[in-house]
Amino acid sequence: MTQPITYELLHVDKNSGARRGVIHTPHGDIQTPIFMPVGTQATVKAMTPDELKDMVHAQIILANTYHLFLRPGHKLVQEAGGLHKFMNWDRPILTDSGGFQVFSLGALRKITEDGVEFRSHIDGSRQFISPEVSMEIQEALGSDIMMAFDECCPYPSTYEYTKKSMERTTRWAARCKEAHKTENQGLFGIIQGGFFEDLRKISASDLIQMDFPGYAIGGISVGEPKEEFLKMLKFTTPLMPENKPRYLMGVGTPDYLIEAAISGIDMCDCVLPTRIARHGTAMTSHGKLVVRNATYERDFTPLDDECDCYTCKNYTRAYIRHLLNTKEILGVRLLSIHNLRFLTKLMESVRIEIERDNLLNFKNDFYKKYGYTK
RNA sequence: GUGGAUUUAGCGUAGUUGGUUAACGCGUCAGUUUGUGGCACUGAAGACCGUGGGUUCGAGUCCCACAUUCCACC
Repeated sequence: MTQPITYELLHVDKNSGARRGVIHTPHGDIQTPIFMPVGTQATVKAMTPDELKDMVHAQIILANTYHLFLRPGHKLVQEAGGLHKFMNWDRPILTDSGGFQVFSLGALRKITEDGVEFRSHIDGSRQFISPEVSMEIQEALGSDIMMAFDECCPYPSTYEYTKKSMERTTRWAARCKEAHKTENQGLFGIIQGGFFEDLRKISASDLIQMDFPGYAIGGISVGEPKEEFLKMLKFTTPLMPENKPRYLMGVGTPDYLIEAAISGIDMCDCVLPTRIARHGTAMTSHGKLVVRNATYERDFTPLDDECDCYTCKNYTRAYIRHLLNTKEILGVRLLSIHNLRFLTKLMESVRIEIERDNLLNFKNDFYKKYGYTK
């Protein structure tokens, strides 16, 4: 069968090694490297699809298997005509497998070889997701890119636990591939192995043998120090096939995104921009800005003087602070627009700089302005 | 005018038979947030307890006077 998801390499930055490419999907092309906004429950919180397209310039968004499985249920979404139609989004969608919830639900779940038993965080009911169930859900949702059902280990974890978990994740990946039947969806494998290089190597090579149309790095950016993150990132990315998309899961601070691109990553996603927006913080080219702080009470300038987004073109810090303090919905919306646009614009710059073989210089300038020390 | 009640942080309140640094919510101020379980979490500042006097080793707490606001009656 022809692959629904393919990767086309356009240019490699001669100095950094970063990749500029295109991912072809059933719902259109994705220019890479890319940042993908997260829409867990079939909505990027507070954003309409039109806003995501026109203001944020989002090319692809994420949705989550576990959440949509619980509510409203994948069958209902299927009945609605699939996720794209249900949520009125006609560009690519990537669904996470529920694997991250194996990690984040902590005490509310039990892992066995067969799969994971969850306690629903909504009503406490017993739920079960296995590789097969995850594939069934994601097929019903109809995403363009499906993720294999994996376990994301906490940081830190012992070598023994990480090894067992990684080997199980590999077996689960084989089961996902076996269970996956649709021809208009691409299934990505997820490399695990925690913070152990030999385990990462085994995970990568075992998964590559299974010939997925794309690969992700899971299990990093889970609370470890930045040096550990960079070390694992720079070790793992070169193990991934050059002719397929490379996805780093869960990364969303500007420095991590730039580092990811430099190491050869094509896709990243993160809840950070939308979450901190709801909590009153903006990302700007001069660093993080907590808009609700009193300093901005009478600050009638935009969030970021270098930003071209709808929020920055039309509203001031003082006004947004006022909206946040009065808990007006618009405050969160304006901040979400800005933060998402900040990251998609950052990645636009990254793509341009790769074409100019200039990403390393860009990084240095960006870091200096943002206030990063290294 | 008479009787009753009220007064504790910016606001709303708790504070037992008198016993260390007077508590809580909201607000204020600040920090956290990385394939979204909970949409928030963590911390800080802020009070001569209406005023004055008294009892007591010790008073937000008991007594007296005055003031305040509210309610009822005239």
